[in-house]
Amino acid sequence: MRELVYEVLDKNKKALSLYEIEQQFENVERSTIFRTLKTFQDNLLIHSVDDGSGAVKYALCDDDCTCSLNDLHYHFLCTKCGQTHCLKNMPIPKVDLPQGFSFENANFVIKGTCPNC
Amino acid sequence: MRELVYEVLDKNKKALSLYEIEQQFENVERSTIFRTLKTFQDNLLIHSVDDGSGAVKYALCDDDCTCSLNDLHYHFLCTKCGQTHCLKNMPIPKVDLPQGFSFENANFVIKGTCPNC
DNA sequence: GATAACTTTGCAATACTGTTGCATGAGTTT
DNA sequence: AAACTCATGCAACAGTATTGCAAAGTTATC
Repeated sequence: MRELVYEVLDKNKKALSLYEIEQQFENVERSTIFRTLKTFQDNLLIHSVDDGSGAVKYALCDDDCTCSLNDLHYHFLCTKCGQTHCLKNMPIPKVDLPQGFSFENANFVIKGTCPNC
Repeated sequence: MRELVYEVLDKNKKALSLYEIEQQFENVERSTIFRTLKTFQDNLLIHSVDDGSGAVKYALCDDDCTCSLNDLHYHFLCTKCGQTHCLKNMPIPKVDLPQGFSFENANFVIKGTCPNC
């Protein structure tokens, strides 16, 4: 199962929701995939994005991705087709937070239309 | 109802979820507040943030806010208290998207701990 | 002022995503 | 083969968002 889910994420070059992954199989339980994804996340194989579409999406990490400060990149949600792309070569800029705020993590989602649409 | 909901949003200087707003009233239906917020949004009085906490949060717009390109600011989600702050004096930097992508909107959420925590 | 037309509210029901308990089953180890 | 570990499927549940509908409230019109 892990190999199959990994394949799906690898083939598609974008972030997929639990439901979208489920669609690519014939008879696999949501919960099974859910737990597989959770395992992947615990082991830093994938990262999740909440792009505001209502469903969290998952995408493979790069080899050097630590899913923390080092590999924060923009995500792009196409408002037409609903696909979410990882803009991996676009690291997010450093943010100067006001006094008292400490930075742990960030989620930068840009919405618009993608090249396909 | 609209005046009351507006007041709540105005008093609190942060983004509130539907549930949090509901808590500030004695006997008001979720759906009523929901529709009130929707009306506000349609008329660009408020903007919504999906900070990844599971619930969308709402905050008043500034007078000159058009809720589109002009007033995009960072939002800060405190991972300890769960409060979401609008960093209104921090406009988001311009993003150079790859060829083919068009910019419509953006949602930049930073997570960490806030000054109160 | 009475009636009609329209709007808002509350209730109930529903959709959707995410999540967990539990029993079964598959595969591994001893 | 028995004991063990782990993954799977089913079913149930939780939380948020959303809508249909009828009742209550408001505004307009005569």
